[in-house]
Amino acid sequence: MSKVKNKNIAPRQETLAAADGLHSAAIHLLRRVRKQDHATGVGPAQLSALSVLVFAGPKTLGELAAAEQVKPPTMSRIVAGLERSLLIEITRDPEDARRMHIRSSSKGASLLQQARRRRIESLASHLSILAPVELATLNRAVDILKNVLDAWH
Amino acid sequence: MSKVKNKNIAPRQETLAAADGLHSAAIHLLRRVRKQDHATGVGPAQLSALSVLVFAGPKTLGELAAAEQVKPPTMSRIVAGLERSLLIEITRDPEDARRMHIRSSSKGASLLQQARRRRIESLASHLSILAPVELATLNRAVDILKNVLDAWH
DNA sequence: CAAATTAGTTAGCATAGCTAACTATATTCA
DNA sequence: TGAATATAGTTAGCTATGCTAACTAATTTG
Repeated sequence: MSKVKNKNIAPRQETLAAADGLHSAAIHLLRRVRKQDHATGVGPAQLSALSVLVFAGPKTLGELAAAEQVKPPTMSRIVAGLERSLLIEITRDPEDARRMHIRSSSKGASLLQQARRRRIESLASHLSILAPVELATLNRAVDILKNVLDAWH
Repeated sequence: MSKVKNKNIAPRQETLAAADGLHSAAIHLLRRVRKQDHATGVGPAQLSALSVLVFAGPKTLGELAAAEQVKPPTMSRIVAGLERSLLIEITRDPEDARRMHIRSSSKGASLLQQARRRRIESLASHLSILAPVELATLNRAVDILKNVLDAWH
């Protein structure tokens, strides 16, 4: 056990209230933008795994499974689906024949970029009702959240 | 067609950037708190439907399906699972024998409250590294997002 | 080189999503 | 009123996504 931070102390009421609001906003926000993904014809797990490959580069199956917080057999089937749709390319590691190197194909990259563009533009179109000062507040909040997420052990 | 809002105009660059940051923060935040749900032994769709029943009160199957943005056959099985676990109670509508009234059981309500508490406390414990002024910014951002979500057609 | 470890797959189960087709009840209207 | 239509849910059957247990194949270790 470490004596790090605040993992085990009861948070104050204000912090709980902020957590509550944040949690609820995140849920509803994602639920709405997620609808855009239907246009891809690709399931959520495959889309998410593909996004790791596109943004973080090639990975072995085990690394992908860890990144997606999923067990290897699950990732094995997700990868099989992506390969069937030609969205990824797989090569064997010449050093270690057990390992596979998985990377996005160009088809996969462009599909993912489109999916991402649809999500972001959908959200952005709804943010455009905001005053500049409100947008600035959101941006500050995002920076704060990035720090929180980075410190999340 | 309406000439409402900004649904179809290309958002400005700043708005797109804010949307991007928000989207990413929401994804990572929920991915982390979601891990707490494992302790419930109940699947995510069942947990989410139960939360509607607990926070918005009794619903018919069709209303629940609409609230969860899912088709009736899907909700039919989710409800069957919840009933099998005694987390909900179902009665027939005396006015219209086709309709069912679904409400959380007390077991369901307490399970949900515990799940929710775990999520919120997990998030709050990580927010507690923040200075009061940062927490205030987050709270303002949450209010702004609530307005955005309310205006989301 | 035999034993142990590691990477990934296969089999089999549960949940969660869908559409199509069904049952049962209510409503409409000729 | 009674036949046609509409509505609420269910059933069947498909796919995708999650798991564990048990397997194969390759590498590392003793």
